[in-house]
Amino acid sequence: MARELEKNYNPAEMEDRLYKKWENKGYFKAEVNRSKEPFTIVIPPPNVTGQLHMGHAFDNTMQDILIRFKRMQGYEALWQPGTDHAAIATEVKIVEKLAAEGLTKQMLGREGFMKRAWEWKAEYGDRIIKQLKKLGSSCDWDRERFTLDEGCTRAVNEAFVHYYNKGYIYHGHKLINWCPHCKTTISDAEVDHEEKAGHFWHIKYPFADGSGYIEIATTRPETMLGDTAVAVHPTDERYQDLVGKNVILPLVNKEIPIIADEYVDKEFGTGAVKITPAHDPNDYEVGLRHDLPQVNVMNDDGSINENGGKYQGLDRYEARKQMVQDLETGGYLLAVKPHSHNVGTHERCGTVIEPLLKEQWFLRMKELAEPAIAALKSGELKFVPERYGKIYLNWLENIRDWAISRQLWWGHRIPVYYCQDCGHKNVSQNAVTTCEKCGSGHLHQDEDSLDTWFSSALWPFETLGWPEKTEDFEYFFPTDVLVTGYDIIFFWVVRMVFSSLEFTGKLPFHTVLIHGLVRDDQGRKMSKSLGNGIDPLEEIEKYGADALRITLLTGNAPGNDMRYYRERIEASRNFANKIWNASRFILMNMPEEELSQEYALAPADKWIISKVNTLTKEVTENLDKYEMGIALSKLNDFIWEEFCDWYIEMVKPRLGSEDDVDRTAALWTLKTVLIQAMKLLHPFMPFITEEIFGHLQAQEESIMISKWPVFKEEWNFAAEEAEISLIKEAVRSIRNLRAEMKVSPKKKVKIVVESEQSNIRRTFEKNVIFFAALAMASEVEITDKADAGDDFVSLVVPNATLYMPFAELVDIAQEKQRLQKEISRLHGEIDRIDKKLNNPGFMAKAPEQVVKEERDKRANYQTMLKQAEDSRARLG
RNA sequence: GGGCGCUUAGCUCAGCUGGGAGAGCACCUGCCUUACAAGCAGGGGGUCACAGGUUCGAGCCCUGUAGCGCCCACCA
Repeated sequence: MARELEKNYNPAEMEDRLYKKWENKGYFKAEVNRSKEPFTIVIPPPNVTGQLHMGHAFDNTMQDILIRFKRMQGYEALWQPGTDHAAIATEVKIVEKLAAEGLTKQMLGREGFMKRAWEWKAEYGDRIIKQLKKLGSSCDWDRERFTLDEGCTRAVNEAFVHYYNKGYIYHGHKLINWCPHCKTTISDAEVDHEEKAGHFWHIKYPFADGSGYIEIATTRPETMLGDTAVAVHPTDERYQDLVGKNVILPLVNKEIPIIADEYVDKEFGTGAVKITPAHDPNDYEVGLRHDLPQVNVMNDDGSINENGGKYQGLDRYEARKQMVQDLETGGYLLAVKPHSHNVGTHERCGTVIEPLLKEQWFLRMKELAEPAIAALKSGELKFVPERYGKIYLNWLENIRDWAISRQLWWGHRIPVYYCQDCGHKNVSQNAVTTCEKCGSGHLHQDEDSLDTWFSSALWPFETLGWPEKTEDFEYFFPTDVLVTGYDIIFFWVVRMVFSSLEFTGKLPFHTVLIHGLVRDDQGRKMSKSLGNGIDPLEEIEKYGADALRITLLTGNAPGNDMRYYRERIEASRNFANKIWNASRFILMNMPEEELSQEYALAPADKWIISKVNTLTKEVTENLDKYEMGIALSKLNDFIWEEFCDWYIEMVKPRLGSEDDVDRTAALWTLKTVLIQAMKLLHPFMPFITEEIFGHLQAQEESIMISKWPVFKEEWNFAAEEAEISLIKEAVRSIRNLRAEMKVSPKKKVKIVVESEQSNIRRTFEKNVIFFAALAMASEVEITDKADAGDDFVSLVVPNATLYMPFAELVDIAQEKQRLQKEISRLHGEIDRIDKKLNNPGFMAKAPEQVVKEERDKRANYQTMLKQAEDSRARLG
């Protein structure tokens, strides 16, 4: 049965082979199974034309861990995969590609463009899926969806019509965020605010009656072409008399009024503000209050339009330059002061956003936000870590209507059909050919498409069949956990929640597990422009997916950012290598035939069994609480330290033993503990654990569908744990002493164990084989009264003294000194504890358990002190 | 202007509901002990940012301060 493992740990070959096996066997598949509890995660759909980056690797590793854990626990675990059409991101790429061929969108027309876009999708669409597979992701790939597929389109139309009929979706002429580069509207969430150094231009606006002027200050002089008023604060004494007067707008030579509005800050600038309702959100509001005209001075590409007079055709920044110059020549420019201010940029392309007045579709948010807020407040929806719930709440409580239409083609076209005869808006899931109002056949569908997040918002339920009431939907929905980064709470999490509550009446998931960003070794965000991104696929190639996965989970508190650098993944790879070699060693010793069930476990066997039992309980609890990093570090400590460095070393002398029973017990324990540890580790490191599992046993065909271990009462060996911990301490003390005395590792020495207590002597007797080996003893004598001469060193462990003859190596005076040091150390410990125990406050208020622990410690130190003093006395 | 996070060993970071500080890497010493030098054994190194407070007891709880970082927000 025991096939040998290859000498070297070689993840690349192994991982591809195993992944193929899992796929072929259909282990990733999930189906409606009423005899099982479902556990569902939907993948945050990556951009269909994107490439796997560290953020994906992190996010998907966490999901895979949860899915594999639950699958092994017996849940019908569905990890629903798919990709996002990522409207603007993809369209920008396609436009770029066309540009390289000398083509534009317009040249191809909508239909031609879409054809090219779908070709592009077909070419790159499965790249990221392949990359997710490299990572080990156990998604049910047969269920792969795409936000622009037929079902999702159906869902999107359904949602649109529903909102429209409810009056939540409206068509409005409002000020929106416009990207002059992408030439589309974007939502508030897509605008990044950057602090930028700029200027404050102080400009003279002369009164129409020639009696003087008012000084205004602006950061955007070019917008003055669209000024329709100057505003001052109603209580500002400086300007009170001026309200109602008119000023002449310089360069434009237009009369505009001075108005009073609370919005103006008297302290800021000159206290007088030019009002441009068509190009500033605040001014827009002021304009509405005062019924001011809205003069749009800009084209869609950010150049000045026909309302800009002589500046028409100039780009906005070119116009600014020109105008400032003209203002100066005209004597209107009073001052230019440096001023840094917040500038909105498009998160996709970095272009400075231009607020513009446009006819757009909006989704009214107030009513939708309310139940989403309530869900968090009631505790029905949970964020892990909890603090991210605040971000969610803050966004929802200050939410504004969502601009959902985009001037893009790659996306869901808005299902509104305008009647060319009566103007009626026909809104329907299906193409409309006859106007429902006038019966006309002249209809034209809205040219715009929907924000990509409109479809993503439906993702958890549209992928399961909604709006159909499918069996999948009934069974797998609501999903359980959503795993995503904190940077995407507004865009996605919030919108999924309110959409789901609106359409299904249920939360889409009960828990949102939030993680941080993966940064570079200097803590910088990985980005294309910096060129500091690390390609996860290269890392997988070099170190293995298992190593990459655990690197992303090690030593990182939930929700915090982490740094990624080579030394970290090397440490992970080393852990994999350690597991590999330990397993190889165990397999080398495994007999061909089945192990007999007749075994009498040694204390060391019971100790490690008891340890792995506790580990099982803890890892399960940690995973239940989404504490993957903690679970992993416990697994690491157990496997590397307890199992490899201690247990395997303890057991080595027994593997060559003539005693069949004893050898078999050791082999059985090695195998049993290793299998159990591999199962617990499997969600984290799916490949290596599968490979080893396959070699260790033949009954089950895969670890990933094996049963998750549970804590067993009968595997609880408290006495053996105490016993072995004493021996370990003795071994450590001896090694320590030998190192201190610079005794060569090759030099074996006789050790005398002296204890007055028979149970302590028995403990050493039972474990003498490995004790001798680990302590590098040539011989071990166990006695109640040692008959040692002058030529020895001694050391104390609780309730026992260990002697080693080292006459030829050790200076007696030095040894006396060492013992003296030990004695004063023990005195110090006892004093410290006495201080506590003599503190009436401590005795009165500390819990009984804590007091007892302190007492026990004191007793231990006390006996060790006595032993040390005895040893010291013997040296004279 | 609000909100949040961070400050712990040379570096990067853990530290659960308060009971005398840990890991990885780096460093020092000794080992190729037939699973593993991607390893083994041993070791050095910390006033847990600062100042108060609560408590028998504070890295952990409270208040304040400083530095760094992030998010949100319309100050022209």
